[in-house]
Amino acid sequence: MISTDMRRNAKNHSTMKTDITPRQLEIIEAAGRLITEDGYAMLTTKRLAERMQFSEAALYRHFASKEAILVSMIEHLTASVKQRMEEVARKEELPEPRLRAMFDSHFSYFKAHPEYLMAIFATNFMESSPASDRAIKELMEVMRQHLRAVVSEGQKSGVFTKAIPTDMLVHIVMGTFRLHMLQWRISGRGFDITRKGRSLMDAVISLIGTSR
Amino acid sequence: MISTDMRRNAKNHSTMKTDITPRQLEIIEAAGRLITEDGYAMLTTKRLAERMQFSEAALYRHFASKEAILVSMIEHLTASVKQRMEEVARKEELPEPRLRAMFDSHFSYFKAHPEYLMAIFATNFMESSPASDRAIKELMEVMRQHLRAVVSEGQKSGVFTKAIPTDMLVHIVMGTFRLHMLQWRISGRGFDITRKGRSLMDAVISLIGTSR
DNA sequence: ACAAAGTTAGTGATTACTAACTAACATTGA
DNA sequence: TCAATGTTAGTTAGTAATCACTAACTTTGT
Repeated sequence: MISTDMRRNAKNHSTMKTDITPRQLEIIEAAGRLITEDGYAMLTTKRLAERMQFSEAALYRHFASKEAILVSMIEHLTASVKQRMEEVARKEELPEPRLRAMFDSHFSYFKAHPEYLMAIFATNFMESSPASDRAIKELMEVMRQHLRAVVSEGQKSGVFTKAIPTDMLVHIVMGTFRLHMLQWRISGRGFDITRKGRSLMDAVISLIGTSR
Repeated sequence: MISTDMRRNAKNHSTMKTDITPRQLEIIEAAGRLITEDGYAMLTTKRLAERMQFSEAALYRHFASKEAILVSMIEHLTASVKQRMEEVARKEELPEPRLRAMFDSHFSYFKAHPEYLMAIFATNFMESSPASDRAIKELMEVMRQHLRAVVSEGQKSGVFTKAIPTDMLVHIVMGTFRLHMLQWRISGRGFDITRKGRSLMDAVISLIGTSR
C-alpha cells in the first residue's frame, strides 16, 4: 500500500504529500493523543499499536516508519492551518477583525483537536530527524506568512502602527500566541483557551493599533 | 560522594540544592552542549561519558541518575537567572532601562552559555519526569516574577500603560523574548542575538510605553 | 590509611523494525 | 459464471541495537 498509494495531491504545487487514508488519520490522531497525554518520549510503536488495538507490525502497513507518522501528522496540521486561514481571509475583509478571527480559528481548532498541540512546541522532538525538522519549519513559516499578510495590510490601511517594522509586529503577535498555547498545555488545558486567548489577543491588537 | 555531599545552600530558603562540585558543573555543561547540538533524544549516558572522556559508570559517581543531571542543570540556570536579575535590579533604578538591562543580561549569558538554551524550550523533554517538570516550572516562574516586578513598577510610575493588566503585559514581553530565543536556536545561532534582541525588545517597550 | 574518582564487564528492559504467514476481499479473463 | 490472481490489512514471533544503570575492582591524591 505504501508504495502504490503515494499519489500526489493535485492542487499542491510543492512536493508535500497531503493525501492520507482514513486509517492513517486514525493512527496520526492516536499518536498525537499519546504525545499530549504522556509526552513525546512515551510515544513508542508498542504503545501506539496498543492504542490502535492492533499489533506493532500492523503499524508498518500504513507508515514506513515512526518518523513518517510524525511528519504526516505535522503536514496534516499544516494543511488545516492553510485551509482555515484562507477561509478566514475570505470571510473577514478588514485587518483587525480578520486577525481576531484567525486566532479564534486556532483556539477552537486546538480545543477540538488537542492532539495536535504538541506540534506547536516541537523543535524539541524534531531532533536528529531532518524530515520532521523540515515539516515543523514549514508549519511555522505558513503561520508566519498568514500573520504577516494581515499585519502588513493593517499597516498600509493605517489601523496598525507603522513605527515598527512588519516583521517585528508579527514576531510580537506570534510570540504572544505561542506562549498562550504553551501555558494552556502546561495547565493541562485547565482554562478556557478562547476566553483568555481573546482578551490576550485584544490586548496585543490594541497595543499595535493606532486608534488608541 | 553523592550521599555525603548533599549539603544545602545556606542562603536558599527553599529545598533547592544549588551546590555543585566543579566536576558536576563540567558534566552539566557537557550534557547541555550535547542537547543543543544534537537534540535531547541524543543525550545518552554513553555519549555523555564519551564527551567527558571517561566511562559511563563514572557518571554515577557524580549523579544518582540521568534525570538528576537534567534537574541539576535547570536549577543551575535558575540560580544564574536569580543572581543576574538581582544584580540588574541593583544597578538600574528606572523600569525602562532595567527591563532593557534584564534582557541584555539574558542575551549575553546565553551567548556565552548556549548549552543552557534548551532549558528555555523544555516542557517538551520534561516528559514523564516529575522532578525536571517541577524544575522547569520553577525556572519559568522565576523569570516571570522578575519581569512582573519591573512591569508593575513601570505601570505605577506611569511609563508603561495601565490600560492593560500587568500579567498580560508580562505575557506579551515574555512571549516575544521566548520566540526570539527559539528563532536564534532554530537558525543555529546564525545571527547576533543581542543586536536583533535589543531592537525587538525596544519595539515591545515602545508599544507598552506611554510616551508616544 | 582512606575516600574520591575512576575502571571493566556486564545486567535486564525496551526500542524500532522485520520476516513469514494468512484471512478477507477485489479484479480479471476465458 | 467463477476460478485464478493479486491486494489489503492484519497476525505471531522474532531481530539486533541501544538504553540507563550496577557490581566489583583499581587507581590516585592527601
